[in-house]
Amino acid sequence: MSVQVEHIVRSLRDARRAKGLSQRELSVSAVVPQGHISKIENAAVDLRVSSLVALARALDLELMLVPRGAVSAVRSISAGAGTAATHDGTSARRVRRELVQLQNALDHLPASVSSGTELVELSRLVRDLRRFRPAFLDRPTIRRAARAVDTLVRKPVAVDAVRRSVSELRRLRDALAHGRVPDEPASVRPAYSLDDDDG
Amino acid sequence: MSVQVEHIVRSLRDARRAKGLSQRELSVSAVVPQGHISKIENAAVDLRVSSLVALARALDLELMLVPRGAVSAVRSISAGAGTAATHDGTSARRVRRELVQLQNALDHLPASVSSGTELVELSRLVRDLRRFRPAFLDRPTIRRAARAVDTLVRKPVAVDAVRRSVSELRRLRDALAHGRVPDEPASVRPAYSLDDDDG
DNA sequence: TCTTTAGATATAGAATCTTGTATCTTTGTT
DNA sequence: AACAAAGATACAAGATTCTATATCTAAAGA
Repeated sequence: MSVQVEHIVRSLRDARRAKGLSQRELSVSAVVPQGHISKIENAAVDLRVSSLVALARALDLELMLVPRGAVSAVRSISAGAGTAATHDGTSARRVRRELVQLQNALDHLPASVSSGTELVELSRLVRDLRRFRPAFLDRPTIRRAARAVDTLVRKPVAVDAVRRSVSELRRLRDALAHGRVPDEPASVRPAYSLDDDDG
Repeated sequence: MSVQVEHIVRSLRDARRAKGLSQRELSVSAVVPQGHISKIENAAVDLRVSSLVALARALDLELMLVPRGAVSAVRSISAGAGTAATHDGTSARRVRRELVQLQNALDHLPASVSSGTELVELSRLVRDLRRFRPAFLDRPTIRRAARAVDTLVRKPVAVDAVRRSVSELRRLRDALAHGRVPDEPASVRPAYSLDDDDG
């Protein structure tokens, strides 16, 4: 496999990890089987452009041809854009606000909700995440968590979504804490909402 | 075929044309059969990434994944790089000088060379081309023409190369006159020199 | 320790690309 | 009109992807 192909494939995998997506999750939003994603990430196949584009799309990336003379410039732009471009100023503020609201909700849970370990963990995660620049945070993930909690308040049995969000947030936090600042942070936008709730 | 794929393929074809390469010429430097290039350019196939990379390389392009938020920035950079980045200031000056030298050579041909129609045409093309910014001109093309003339002076039978250069220059001029300023101009660097001469 | 999750592998089959070789159609030039 | 070059098509054969479906290992969590 040519060096260039490997490079492309590597940034694909990095982008996926930066978003805290598992191969299986990506496989549903990109409509590409998990097994195949694995092979692709291990450079075991010379994938077709349509597959590459499908994966890229699902990761909010675009495949482009750039003149050799411009690649370094593009690289630096991309690096910057990775953190700031996807979230502009207002959007970053919004994310932070949502995070604060989530923490408030957690701090003022009605007595009807048994404060299970999930919620404790969740609180800690939210606290942890607030230490990162909002630009790094994935909004949909935050929102999902907020909704999960909201749903839990109304329907105390709905603990599944909360649990899911916990692990989701944990992955996000770990990715960030791991120093592994996303090559392309931005928002995850799964083609199908998972199952906790909807728009 | 997805829109993105079509876009990629289109810029591939534009890049090829901007360099005045025929599918057959590209096919030798990229090591991809002409028939296949045709199918690719017509979006008749979902080519493999390795093929795409091979073609891109031969055209001095690099395949990159860029964050959605950065694509417009990248686009403008690429556009600029397309025209100016490949030729820096000095290189542009050199190109212009070569063009002038070529014109001089044409104006002072020894009597031994019968002033065939090719040479007349060539003179006119050179004159035409000098009206464009050097940054737009493809250096190797100019050099090939200059060498062809040089060879002709020494060996009056070598008119083939001149003829080839005439059509090459004509294509370049037409491309520029057509308003079709190359998306990625830059230098052609065929893997194998064609046949007129060598370094 | 039991369970879950992520990721690597395996297999069989259908779908498609890629190549080599040629031909055909345009288009432009003489 | 004849000729040459560029690009579109054709066809058969061989190679590989891609999918569907499972299984397996390792790692993380309960």
